[in-house]
Amino acid sequence: MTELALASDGRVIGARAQRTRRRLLDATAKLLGERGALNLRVVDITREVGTSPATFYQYFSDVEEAILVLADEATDEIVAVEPLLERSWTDTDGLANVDAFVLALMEYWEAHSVILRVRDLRAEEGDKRFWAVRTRGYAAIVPALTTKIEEAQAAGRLTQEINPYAAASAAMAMLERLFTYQSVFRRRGVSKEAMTTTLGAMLHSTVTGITG
Amino acid sequence: MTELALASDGRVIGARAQRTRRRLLDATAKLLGERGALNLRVVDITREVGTSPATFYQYFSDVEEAILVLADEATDEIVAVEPLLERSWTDTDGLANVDAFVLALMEYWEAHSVILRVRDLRAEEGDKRFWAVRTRGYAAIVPALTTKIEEAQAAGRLTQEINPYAAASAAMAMLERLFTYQSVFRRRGVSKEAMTTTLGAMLHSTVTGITG
DNA sequence: GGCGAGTCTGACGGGTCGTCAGAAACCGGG
DNA sequence: CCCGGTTTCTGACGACCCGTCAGACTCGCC
Repeated sequence: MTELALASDGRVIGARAQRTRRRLLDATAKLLGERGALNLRVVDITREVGTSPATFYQYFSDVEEAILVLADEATDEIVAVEPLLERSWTDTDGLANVDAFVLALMEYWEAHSVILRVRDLRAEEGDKRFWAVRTRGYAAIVPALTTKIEEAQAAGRLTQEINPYAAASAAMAMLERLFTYQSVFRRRGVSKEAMTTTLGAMLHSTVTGITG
Repeated sequence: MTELALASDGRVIGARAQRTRRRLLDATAKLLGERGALNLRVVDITREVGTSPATFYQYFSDVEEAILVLADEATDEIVAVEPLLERSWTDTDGLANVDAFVLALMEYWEAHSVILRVRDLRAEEGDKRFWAVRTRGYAAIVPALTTKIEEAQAAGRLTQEINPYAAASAAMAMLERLFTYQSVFRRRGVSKEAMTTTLGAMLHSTVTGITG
């Protein structure tokens, strides 16, 4: 999905330019973590890289576009989590499989939280580009969860009142959101394992309708 | 919690100044919705109000501080949702009571989404002031949910594997997050009622351990 | 070494930031 | 109703950032 990068004017760029662009992106990600999205200026980024603002504008129309590229890259990596959804959640290994999925997603989120936060803010503020990127990320997860919920309904384990797609999105949203709270939980004595187990148990019963 | 407003230099301000400050806050909220948090400048706000930037700086040190005040005000209003948590979720009206709670929270979120989004972003980025504001908002909801979960565990309806506080936070996070997706759900044919019912059913079984 | 395509940047007009000092609006007392 | 003091507002300013050129620089290739 991340295509060969072009300059702002659309021309194909060579190896040196690719490196410069990459350094600008890395600096953007770094400063995003340090200063936050609201206090990030082009000069900060170029100073970090040791180049001039004019160079930045050769590759991105503004800071937001650089963040969009980073969001797109981060979204690419969610495919690593996808295979974990192919395992059964209803057989004897069901709970363990859910836990593995939760853990993988948690680690994915940890690695990219700085960028995913901004991606989601801009998506919710109505920016179509960020919205599309996020949708692509969810498309790797939500359909598989939706199927699992539909199966549970067909088997009579889950109430028909639940809309499978809404419930799958809800579960995904819950996970995503919770990952951002880890520091709070840790402070309140909830370990990472306890967290995985709790989320896994909730997700398992929500999706499969199996209790106990 | 929202105290008598002061000017930036700490002096107590009169009625006229209060009005000016309020108009600045309202304009900030309006433009936050129109342009988003990343593209909001002091001049925009003062132009909207028909005043000068110097006036803005008399009441707020920067745009972020104005947003913080708005976030604090929005948080105040969550107390309206609190009473709905005092009703029982386990008796015959249980599901209806959950639905009422979900609906109230949904409407609260709708009314303040623009500001709450930024509040949460800044909180997650590590800004202590925004973090404190959000914590105060959650303190109106999470403890009551935690208690309900503990009761369900004591009654043997919920697995002990779940950490009540983590699960309560998870439920809250799920709701909060889902509200932002309403436009998507609507587009995919999920009505507001279906959404309330789905979330209510999920919340009900997660918190009380009652299935069916 | 010279050439050309590709890449970078100095410099600039235009705009915003944040801060004064002083102008304007307000208000209570006479 | 006018005056004087207090509160509130703002014009103006230096500093800085934005976004854009034209031209300078770099590098690989002949």
